[in-house]
Amino acid sequence: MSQKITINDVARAAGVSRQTVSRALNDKGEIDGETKQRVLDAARELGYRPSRFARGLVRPDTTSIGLVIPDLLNPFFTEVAAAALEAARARGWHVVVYDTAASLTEERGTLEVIGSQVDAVVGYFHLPETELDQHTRGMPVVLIDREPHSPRFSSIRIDGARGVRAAVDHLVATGHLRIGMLDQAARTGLSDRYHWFRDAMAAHGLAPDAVTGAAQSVNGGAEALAELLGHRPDLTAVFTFNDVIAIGALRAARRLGRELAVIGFDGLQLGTVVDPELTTVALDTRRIGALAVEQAARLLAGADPLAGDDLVVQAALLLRESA
Amino acid sequence: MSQKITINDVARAAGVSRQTVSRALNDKGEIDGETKQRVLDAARELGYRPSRFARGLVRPDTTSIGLVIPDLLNPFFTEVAAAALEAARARGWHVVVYDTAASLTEERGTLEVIGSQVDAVVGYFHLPETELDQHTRGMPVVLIDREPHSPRFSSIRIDGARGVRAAVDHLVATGHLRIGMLDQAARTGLSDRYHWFRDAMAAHGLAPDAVTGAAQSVNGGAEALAELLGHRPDLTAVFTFNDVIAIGALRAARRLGRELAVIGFDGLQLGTVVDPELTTVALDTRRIGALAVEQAARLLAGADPLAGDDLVVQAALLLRESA
DNA sequence: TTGAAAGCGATACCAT
DNA sequence: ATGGTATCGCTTTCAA
Repeated sequence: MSQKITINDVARAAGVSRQTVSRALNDKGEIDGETKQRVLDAARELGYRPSRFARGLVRPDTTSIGLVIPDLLNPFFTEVAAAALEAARARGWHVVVYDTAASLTEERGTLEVIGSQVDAVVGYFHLPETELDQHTRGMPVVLIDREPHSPRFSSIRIDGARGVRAAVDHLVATGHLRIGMLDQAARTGLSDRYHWFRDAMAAHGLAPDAVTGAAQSVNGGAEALAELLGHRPDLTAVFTFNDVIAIGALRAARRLGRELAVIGFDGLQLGTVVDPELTTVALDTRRIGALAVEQAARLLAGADPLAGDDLVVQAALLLRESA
Repeated sequence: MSQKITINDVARAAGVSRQTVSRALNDKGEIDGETKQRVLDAARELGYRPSRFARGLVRPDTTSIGLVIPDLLNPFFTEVAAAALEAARARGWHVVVYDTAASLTEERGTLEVIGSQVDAVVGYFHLPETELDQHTRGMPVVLIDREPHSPRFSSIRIDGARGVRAAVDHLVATGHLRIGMLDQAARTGLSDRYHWFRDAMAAHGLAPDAVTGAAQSVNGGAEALAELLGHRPDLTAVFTFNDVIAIGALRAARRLGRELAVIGFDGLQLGTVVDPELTTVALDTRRIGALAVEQAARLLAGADPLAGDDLVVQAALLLRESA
C-alpha cells in the first residue's frame, strides 16, 4: 500500500495552507491562477486523492444502499438488480452490490462488512434473523421473498397463487388433464410454487401426482423432464419451478420427439429467446426492485412505510408460445 | 428526512459519555452489562445509525471501487460485472455499481457523483477523455474495450482477430464459401468485429460482400438475417456481431426453413440455452472483469501496473452446435 | 468500568 | 488571494 497522502502533505509540498489546497482542488474562485497550478501539480506528483470519508463528513449527505443478490448470473436476479439500480439512481443513491453466490458463508461475510458502507440494506437473505439483526443494527433492512418474524425487518412478498392458478386453468382449458410439475431439487423441500400448483390442480379436481425435483439449470430441467416422462409417459403438460428449468424441459421434450405444453415461472426476458417462446407465470421484476428501494427510502426518511398488499408482488400468467 | 442523530445524542439520552456509547455499540469488553443495555436501548429508541463517514475516517481502510456498466440487462455486461464483483470480493472490496443505460447523459451524471464515493473506477465509458479526467481526478481509472489516448487512463483491450479468423477458418473447412455477416447497426459504423471478419475472409481469398447491419436484439438479428438472405440467398453461413443477434438469426433461418451455419460473438452462457447451442467467438468475460479489478488494485497500491499483452483479452472460437 | 482529550482528513467561516 | 480555527462523528489512547 502506498502511504496515505493527505491534504496536509500537498499543502506542505506546495508551500500553502490546507484551505488553499482545498480551493484549488474544488475549483473555488478565490485563488491565484499560479498558486492553483502549483497546488495541482503538487497534488498530482504526490498522487494525492482526497479521502471520501473526510469529505463525506463535511459535505451534504450522499446516501447509499447495499443490494444483496444470491447470484447475479441468474437472469432473474439480474433483472431485480437492474430495477433496483434504476430506482436508486432516480433518487440519486449509490448502490453497493454484493453477490453472495448463494452461499451462507459469503452471506455472512457480506453482512459483516456491509454495515459500515451503507445506509440501508435490500435483498435476499437466508441467515437467521438474529444474525441479520446483529450486523445491521440500526439500519433499515428490506428482505425480498422472505417473511420475517420480527417487525425489525421489512419485506417484499411474492404471491404466485393467482398466477399459477391461471396457468393451470389455461392448460385445462386447452385440453390438458395430465399435468406434471418440475419443482426445485427435492432436498430443498417442496416449494411455495408447488403448493400453489397443488391448490390450482385441486380446484380442477386434479391430483398433483407427477412431480419431480430438478436442479436449477437448463440441463437440470432436461434431465428431470426425462425422468418424469419415464414414470409418467401420459403427461401432456408440465409446469416448472422456474423458467430456466422450463427451457431445459422444452428442449428435452423436443429431443424426445414429444409434444408437450410447458409453463415456466419467473417471466424472464430469456423466455423470448428460445423457440417456441416460453409461456410463463411472470413476476414483475422491475416492481420487485423498485418496491424494495421505495420501502428503503421510506424507512430511511422515517416516513410511513408501505404495508400490507402494497408490499406484495403478484405473479401473472404470461401467454407466449409454449402453452 | 429525519434529523441526524449522532453518538452524542445517544450519550446524552443514556446519560453516559460518547466513548461509552462507542464501546456498547462495538461490543468492546470494558463496559458494565447494565450500562451497555441502557445505551443500546437509547440508541434503538433514537433510531441512531453511526455515520459511515466518521467511522471510515477512523477505522482501517475499506476500499471500494465504482463499476460502470452500460446495461446490466445485457448478458454480456452482466457476466463482466459478476466477474468484477467476484474479483473485488476476493480482495475485500466493495463495489458500487452504476448502470448508465448506454446514455451519455447518465454516464455524465454517474461521473459527477462517483468521485466522492469510490477509490477507483472501472468500466465502460464513452465520454471524451477530458471529461472523464475532470471527474475522476486523482483516482485510478480502468477503461474496458476502449483505447485511451492519455496515459492517465489504463485499459483492458479486446482482441478478436484470432478468434474471428478461427471462426472463418472453421466455416471454410466445413465447406462454407458464401459467408455473410450481420454487423452492428449501420449508423454506428463498421465495427472492429467487421474488420476482423474482413481480414479473415481475405486470408481465404473471400470477399466480405454480404454484410447487413442489425439492431442489438434477437428480433434485430432475425430481421437483419431475412434482409440479408433476401439479397444473397446463396449464403450458407453467417457470422454475427454478437450472440444475441446470432440467436435471432438462428431463429429466422429455422423459420425460413433454411439450413444455415451461424457463429456469434461474445461466448455468452445464453448461447447454451438455445437449440442448437450457439457456436461463437468467445470472450472470457471472467478474465475481463478480473483483469480490470486487478489493474485497479495495482494502480491503487502504487504497484507496477499490468501492461502490454497482459491487458489484452483474446477471443477464441467456441465450437458448439450451430456451426 | 468510565470519561476526557486527541485526532482522522476535509471544508467553511472569518480574518487578514 | 490566503491562512487560522472550528467542526463534522467517531474511535482510540490514556487517566481516573
